[in-house]
Amino acid sequence: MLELAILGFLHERPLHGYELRKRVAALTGHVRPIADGTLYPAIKRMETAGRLTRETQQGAAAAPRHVLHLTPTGEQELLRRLREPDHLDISDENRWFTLLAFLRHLEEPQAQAAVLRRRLAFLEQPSSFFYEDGRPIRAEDVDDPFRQGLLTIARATSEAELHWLHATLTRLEGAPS
Amino acid sequence: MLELAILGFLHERPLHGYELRKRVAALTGHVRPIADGTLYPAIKRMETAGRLTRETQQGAAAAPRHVLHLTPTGEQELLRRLREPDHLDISDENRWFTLLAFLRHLEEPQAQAAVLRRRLAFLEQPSSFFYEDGRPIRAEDVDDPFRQGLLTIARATSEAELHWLHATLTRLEGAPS
DNA sequence: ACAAGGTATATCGGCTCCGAGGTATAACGG
DNA sequence: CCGTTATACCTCGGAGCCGATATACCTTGT
Repeated sequence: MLELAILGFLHERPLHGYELRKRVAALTGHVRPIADGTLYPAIKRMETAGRLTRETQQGAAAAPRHVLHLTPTGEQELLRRLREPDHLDISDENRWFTLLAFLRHLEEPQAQAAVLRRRLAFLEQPSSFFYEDGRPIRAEDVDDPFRQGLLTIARATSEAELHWLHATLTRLEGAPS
Repeated sequence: MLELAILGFLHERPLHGYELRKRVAALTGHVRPIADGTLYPAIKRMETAGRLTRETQQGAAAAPRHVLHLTPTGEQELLRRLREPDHLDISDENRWFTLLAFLRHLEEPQAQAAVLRRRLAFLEQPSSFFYEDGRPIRAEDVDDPFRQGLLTIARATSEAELHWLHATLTRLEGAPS
């Protein structure tokens, strides 16, 4: 999840760690920013794997910056992850939304649509959260008000996403070429 | 997060591991069920910590069941976690929704309302996801259609939850006693 | 003159969780 | 009679992340 974000941001332009941390934090919104103890090991990991190279820059800044560049291997890895999300990426909201944030890097509309179709298929399968014995659970029948809230909120989210997915798929697939 | 769910379910009635796994899976809906390699170590951990006791039961079942009972310490731990959620519990969607699912175990409406107030305060702080330079980001101004979708979906979720929070707080606080 | 806060990188121990594998028995359909 | 599915528990290695801690320089306000 973090690695995808790093690959995605570096695909836009080379960045140093500190800047990367700020962008990842902005991406996840109000959720707590990622810890240094998460980011720097991730950078090192990806550098070792040959997806990144670093260029040390003695600039005006307080400490020397290590500007990170995506290697061709790194770019391939980004595209692969976007193109072939696994079950985890699709089913975990955090991972999915991160993926969505960088889906534009997959340039062919058909490849984008294929990913959205997979998410759609996932969302459309009846889950034990919304259904019981094949019939949708009615909020009025849930006696615990907190679980009722849970159901209401989850339904609103799900519907918003389904609506957007259908609209976007129509646009992507409607105008091929 | 898993521990809270275990404490919550066992507060309702004693259960064995396998049954617990099914309930946790149902709680998280269509999201993949938790792995055995997560559940059983968690049980052992909580047993060692004195929050659970196990009663081995030679029943009709294929394998002997270890029925888990919540200890008084375990119950206190559950109530403490519900009453005093930390920043992580409030800001991480998964943790928050799990907490909400068991909030009814906190019996005083005022204590429930206090927790909802904290979530409300968290949701109401302007985040970099929805705002830029103090003004709300308009979906039409976002050029990437996928980020646009992200914004739309996140707004719908946020609004659904805020609406529910306000309604529920009015009910909980409006009728004290 | 000095404190506070932002810039910038890094390591360490610890925790939770996952995936893969292992062990058994019982029930049911072909 | 046998394979599959369900029940039921468990261990191991590893990934990923967090919180705390450390270092050190620069800018801005008081």
